[in-house]
Amino acid sequence: MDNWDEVRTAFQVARMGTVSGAADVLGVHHATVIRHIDALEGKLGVKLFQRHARGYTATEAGEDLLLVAKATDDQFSQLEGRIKGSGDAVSGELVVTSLESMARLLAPIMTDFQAEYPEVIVRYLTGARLFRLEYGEAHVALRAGPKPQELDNVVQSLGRLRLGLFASPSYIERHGKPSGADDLAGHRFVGPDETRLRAPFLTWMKDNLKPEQIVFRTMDAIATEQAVIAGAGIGFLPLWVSHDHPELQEVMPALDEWSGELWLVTHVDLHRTTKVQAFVNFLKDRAAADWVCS
Amino acid sequence: MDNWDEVRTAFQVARMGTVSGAADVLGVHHATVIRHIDALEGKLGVKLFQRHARGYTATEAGEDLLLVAKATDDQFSQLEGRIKGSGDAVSGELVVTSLESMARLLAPIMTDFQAEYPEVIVRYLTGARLFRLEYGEAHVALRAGPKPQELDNVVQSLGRLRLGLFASPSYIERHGKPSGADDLAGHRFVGPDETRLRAPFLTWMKDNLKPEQIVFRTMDAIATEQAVIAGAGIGFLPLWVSHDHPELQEVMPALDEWSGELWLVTHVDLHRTTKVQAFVNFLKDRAAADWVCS
DNA sequence: CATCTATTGTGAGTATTTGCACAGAGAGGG
DNA sequence: CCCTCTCTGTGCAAATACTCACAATAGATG
Repeated sequence: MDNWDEVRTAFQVARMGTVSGAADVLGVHHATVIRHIDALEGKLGVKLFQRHARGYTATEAGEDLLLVAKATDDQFSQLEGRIKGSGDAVSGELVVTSLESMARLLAPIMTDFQAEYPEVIVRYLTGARLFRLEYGEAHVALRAGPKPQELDNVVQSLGRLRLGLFASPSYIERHGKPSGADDLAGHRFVGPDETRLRAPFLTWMKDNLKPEQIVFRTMDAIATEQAVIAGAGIGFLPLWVSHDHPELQEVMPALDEWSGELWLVTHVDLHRTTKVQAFVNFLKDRAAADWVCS
Repeated sequence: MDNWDEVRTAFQVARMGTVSGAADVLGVHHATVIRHIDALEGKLGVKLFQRHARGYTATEAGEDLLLVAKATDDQFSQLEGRIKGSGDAVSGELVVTSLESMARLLAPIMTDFQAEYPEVIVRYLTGARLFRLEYGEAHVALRAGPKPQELDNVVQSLGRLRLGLFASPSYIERHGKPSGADDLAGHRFVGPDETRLRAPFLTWMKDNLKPEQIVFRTMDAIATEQAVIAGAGIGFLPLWVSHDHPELQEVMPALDEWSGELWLVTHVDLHRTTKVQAFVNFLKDRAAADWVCS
């Protein structure tokens, strides 16, 4: 039973009762149908049909095959309907991944997206390791830094993530507010724990600050934010935190060199699907409205 | 979804996770697998797999297909087992047809056959019209007269059905017993109702008897037998009736020209099956033992 | 009873599919 | 860090399967 097409042919012959009728339905020549039946019977070692001039009638084995193949035909038809429909429907899972630091940006957007497309179940993957689109781990990824070069990925720019240097009123009260880029010596900073990262603002930190100035070190974006709010030091935060925490003060005008490009990445095999396109467009609209300007 | 082989290929790819692995299982080249997947995705308009250097991972649509195709694979395997097994098993229905007059011969044989193969359900078709093997109405037919010439039928001789002229004691008591072939005038006979039949003993009756001598006419073999037993007249009965009714007397030695050839007919498509062969052999053994000699 | 139509069955030519060889790309190991 | 191994992807040649044409048979029909 290693050739499902022959089963399908036999099914149509059993259903129609004639080779010619089956050939019409299948859209092939009747000689092809005869050869399929002969091959299948040869492999099974059992006659499936009795031949006579008025057509083929199924034997017991043929009747058995008819029942099984009819069920298969139904199931394949339903499958085809589901698959073709699902291609245009925005439903099922939508898996998004990004660096942990993006959670504050993405969570509200994904919430709104789910509200607009109630059929969708949104999963947001974030963690230590990079989830890979190539393995189907996620449909959409948000990446920062240099433009991703993976071959099978569709990469589009989402704009720049603008950062500013913020300090809390409690910090300014104790240490004062720097007057400008030249007045940072002696100030305390909140920064990342690792120096291997290549984000643009980190380069600036290494160039303009002494290592001992970074008194609070963490990899966690939320922890950074909380540390700045608590007054542990001056820290880089996205410009839009002033929406949630208007008490924070920008200690100096944001420099362009601090901002990093944001990339919206999808796998080429999924990029064309309606579901992914719906999310991508939704995300781009919101990004343009919320991030880039403010 | 008009190519079940492509579905089967996609199923193996989803199961194995790699094109190469699926190609090994299917016994085809991996390029063929790739082309099948591409064709199927093209027809469905949806990506079933995400391609990467380490293999293929199924999308949601691919997962759906995997489930359906796995069920199909299971069902086909079971079907194959049933069909291949049923080819060698003596089970299911065995349909036998013959002229009504054979019922007395065949019924005990079929009963014994069923006892030896309890898995078999024996159906015995008999009636006015001829049941045709070509249409699958019966597996085995018993025919009398000239050798059947149907193209698709396997015909083998089962020997001659020997008939004798019998009379009951009550008839002999009233009308006497003919002394021989020359002493039949004035005797009463039990015979067939129709004259169109071509059985050899009918020809003899037409040649040697006046029509008015046939006083009891019936097409039914049982009725003929009962009429002879009741003394309605002299009648042609198979020689073996003396087993069941030893009181009947043969009024004259049986002539060879009375006997007709018996043919055992099977359809060529079913002749090779174990079930049919089992019955054919069983029938030939019993025929040799019961009919030909006695 | 002759004819007509619908069906199966088979041989030959053609077209599509398949197999092979090689290239490219990651992943893992020493 | 390089090397190797596996897996995917593609152009080209061969094999297989398909289509076409014709023959034959058996009902159907007038």
